[in-house]
Amino acid sequence: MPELAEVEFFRKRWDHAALGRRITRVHAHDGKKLLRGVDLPALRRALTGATLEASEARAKQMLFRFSGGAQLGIHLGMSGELTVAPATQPPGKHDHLVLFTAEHALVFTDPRMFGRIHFHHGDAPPPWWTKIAPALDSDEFTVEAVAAFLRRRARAPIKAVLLMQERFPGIGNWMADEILWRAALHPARLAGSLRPAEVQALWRECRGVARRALATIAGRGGYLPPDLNAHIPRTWLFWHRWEDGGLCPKTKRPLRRAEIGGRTTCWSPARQKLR
DNA sequence: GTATTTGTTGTTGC
DNA sequence: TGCAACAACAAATA
Repeated sequence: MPELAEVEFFRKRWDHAALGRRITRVHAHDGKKLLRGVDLPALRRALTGATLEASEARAKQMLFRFSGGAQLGIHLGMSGELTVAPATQPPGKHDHLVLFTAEHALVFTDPRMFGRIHFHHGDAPPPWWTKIAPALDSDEFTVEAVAAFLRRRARAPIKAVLLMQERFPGIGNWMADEILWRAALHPARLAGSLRPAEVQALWRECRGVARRALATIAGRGGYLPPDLNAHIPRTWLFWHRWEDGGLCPKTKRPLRRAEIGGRTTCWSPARQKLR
């Protein structure tokens, strides 16, 4: 499920429950998959008794920093979520990592196990964190950088290119469809075929969708929406892309679905032309 | 039983 | 070489 804004939502959920709180116990049931490459005994030693001091989300990843220099990285994969439960609640079948405070259980749950946990002990931020591409709302995410990337990926459909994290960090399947729909670009257009004005529109909508998604899904300041989708407007493609017989919120004409770039894609043929 | 899934990575082949 | 396409990973749901 989680893309840019959902990841920020989950980060805030743990943060609100546990910032400044001490970890009393760590539960991890190692499937070797999510924790591959992690020194589990070292993770337990470092986190038990440590205090959550800060957290940050970048693209689809989160970093939680603890006193003593422990740094916990989480990628939610396709089906991962972070939840907060009473400390008395026993871990469920798919709860791969649970951090307990005095009141709460901070749960990383992931049925499909495409997620990933990273652990690093030390002052410097680890490579798996620093190598994440510049954020969509940063000064480094320029229209020139996007244009150059599209030239390099000229023969791939633009839908597939938007999913490449090395240039579009945090964009996933629904955000990509939302961006292309707003920019009025057909998802099967080859990246190299976009005219400068179309590249400009794409770049602008990348920033616009990222900004609006963060504000509506992850809330502002101390406010966290009750559910991920609680405040997403009905005017977004988001709500209609899975509906059979769904209509484009802008043109009121039927939407279409097909596999493009290896992923199910929804677009509005009346608005997004192949040409 | 079949097909689907908001992600990433390794392999294959052009 | 660089890049594009695709299978694989695993489990729930329709």
